[in-house]
Amino acid sequence: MMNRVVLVGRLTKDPDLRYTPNGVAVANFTVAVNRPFSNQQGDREADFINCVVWRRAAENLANFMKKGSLIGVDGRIQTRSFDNQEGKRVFITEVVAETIQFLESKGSSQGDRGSAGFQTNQNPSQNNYDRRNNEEDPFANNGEPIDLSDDDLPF
Amino acid sequence: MMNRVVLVGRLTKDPDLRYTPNGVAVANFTVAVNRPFSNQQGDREADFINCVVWRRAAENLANFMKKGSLIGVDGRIQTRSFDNQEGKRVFITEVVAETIQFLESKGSSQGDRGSAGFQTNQNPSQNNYDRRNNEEDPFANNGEPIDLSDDDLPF
Amino acid sequence: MMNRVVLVGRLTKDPDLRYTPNGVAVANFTVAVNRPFSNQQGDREADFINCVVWRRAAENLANFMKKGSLIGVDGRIQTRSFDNQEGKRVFITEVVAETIQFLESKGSSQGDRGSAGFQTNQNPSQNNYDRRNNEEDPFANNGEPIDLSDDDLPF
Amino acid sequence: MMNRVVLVGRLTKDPDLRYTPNGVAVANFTVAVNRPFSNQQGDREADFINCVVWRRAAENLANFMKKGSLIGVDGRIQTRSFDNQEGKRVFITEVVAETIQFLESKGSSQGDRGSAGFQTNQNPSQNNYDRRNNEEDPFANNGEPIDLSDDDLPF
DNA sequence: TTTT
DNA sequence: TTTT
Repeated sequence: MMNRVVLVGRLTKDPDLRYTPNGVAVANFTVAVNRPFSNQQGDREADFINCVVWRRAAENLANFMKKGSLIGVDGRIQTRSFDNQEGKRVFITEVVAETIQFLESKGSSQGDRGSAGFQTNQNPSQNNYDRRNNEEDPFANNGEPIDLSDDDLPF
Repeated sequence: MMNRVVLVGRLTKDPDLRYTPNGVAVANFTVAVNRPFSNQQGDREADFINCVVWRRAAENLANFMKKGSLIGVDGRIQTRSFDNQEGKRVFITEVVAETIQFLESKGSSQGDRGSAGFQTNQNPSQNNYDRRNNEEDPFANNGEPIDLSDDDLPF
Repeated sequence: MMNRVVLVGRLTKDPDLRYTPNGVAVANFTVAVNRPFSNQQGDREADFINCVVWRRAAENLANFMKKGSLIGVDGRIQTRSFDNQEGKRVFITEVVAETIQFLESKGSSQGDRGSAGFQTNQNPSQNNYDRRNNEEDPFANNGEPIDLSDDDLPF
Repeated sequence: MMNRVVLVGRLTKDPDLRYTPNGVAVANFTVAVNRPFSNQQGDREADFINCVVWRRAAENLANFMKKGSLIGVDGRIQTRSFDNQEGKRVFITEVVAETIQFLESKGSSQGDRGSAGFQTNQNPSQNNYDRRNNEEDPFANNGEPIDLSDDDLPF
């Protein structure tokens, strides 16, 4: 069994950061990925892909990226369902981001500092992706890729 | 902009092959991908990922694979929407398969022939993935990967 | 920065399992991936991709898979260099497997039990991919995907 | 059999554009991808991944990107060997780019125009990725993703 | 609505 | 409900 997704696209709106009752950060966001081909009418379309990310990566995303920001997402597809208010079962397909790369902050003050490449990971502190202390400002490092750490996953 | 998906999992049911009014084959199918980790209750769950494939690859899938078959999918995420019978807008997220790999036919007579690896592509005849004649029986070749050809894409 | 590789192919030989001076298991192996197209002479060729995997996943690979086994690899490309015996710098490009999926054991007794899908991870016990006890026999579970746990990464 | 690579990183030097005796364009380039974790000495390292791209995508890359440019690569791993001048067999592992995304041109005049997202494909004119006329200037379109077309693949 |  |  394998399940791998890689996206590069723009946030359609500011990330929506929330906290679970246990205090775990989770951010929902949508990535617009323009299609590389045109449709029959000659128009370029886009796919609007719903994503979710947990913990510190969620907080980093909300803190540093916003509507229009260019990001890379490495993760997996998740499906789930719930019963909506009308009692109807709703099925959701979304991408769970394991790693998010900040490629361009687009229009923020960070952008002026030439940000291209700030990476944040769901739980690097205890995996193979990070041994350093957390770094809170992705642009303190000249805009190049950095891993932020997190503790654990909320499931 | 980048949009890439790779899945390996099992068909939850036989592929659903249809034809557009223009006679273009399209198959819908769902891939169950078991998650590599357990949930809090200690159960392994799965993601049920809806996919679509066009043309000859659609026909190949329907002809050779069935419920329970193990396949690999290389493609991209597509989102679309339509208004349902109640006039409500419904949003769909699915994987458009560009290449499908037949990894195990599971319980069919083909399976007995040791199938592991038969690859089919949406439109290989005019791309870089195939210069050979079409090959209709994936198991005539000892179960190892074969590319089937197709003409063009239906969009 | 992003770096993601997904492969499905066969082991060209039995995995080569070794231990570092610190006792960390590491396995080197090569995956043959048949190309989906033919060359100008009409022959199908393959790519022979060198891979490395660490710790328990290395031991699992060596214990359960062998020459000819079909596996899936999810990882990243790594480059490194060293000075060979003639004092010449040699550059290596290889895939570091983060997750290995056992898709078919090919001719072993396991294979008879219909193995299709046993997944092993470099260090799942402390990441998001496993909360269960280790499971040593991938075929005790009917041949379907299992995560094995490991402690930490050796770098 | 599956073989998929996705990279985001920077060109280590200007792309090396050449032509085969048959006049087919081919560009070699190396992508530096910073690792998301530090080594035991606390240093961030990078992987330097050799890539090749054919035809118009090769020309586009050479025309618009240069040392330091941030690009995305979607392709596959290829291995090949040849006998060097000392008669020794040399093995090469490289990435064949199928699609290249221009993410940032870094220091060129294009960069000033805020380029983030110009995509070029090996042979889109006859595949599913492009039905439009070729577009030679990726920045005529405001820096957003465009597909350029090519004729056919050189193998 | 789900596979093994 | 969508980005540039």
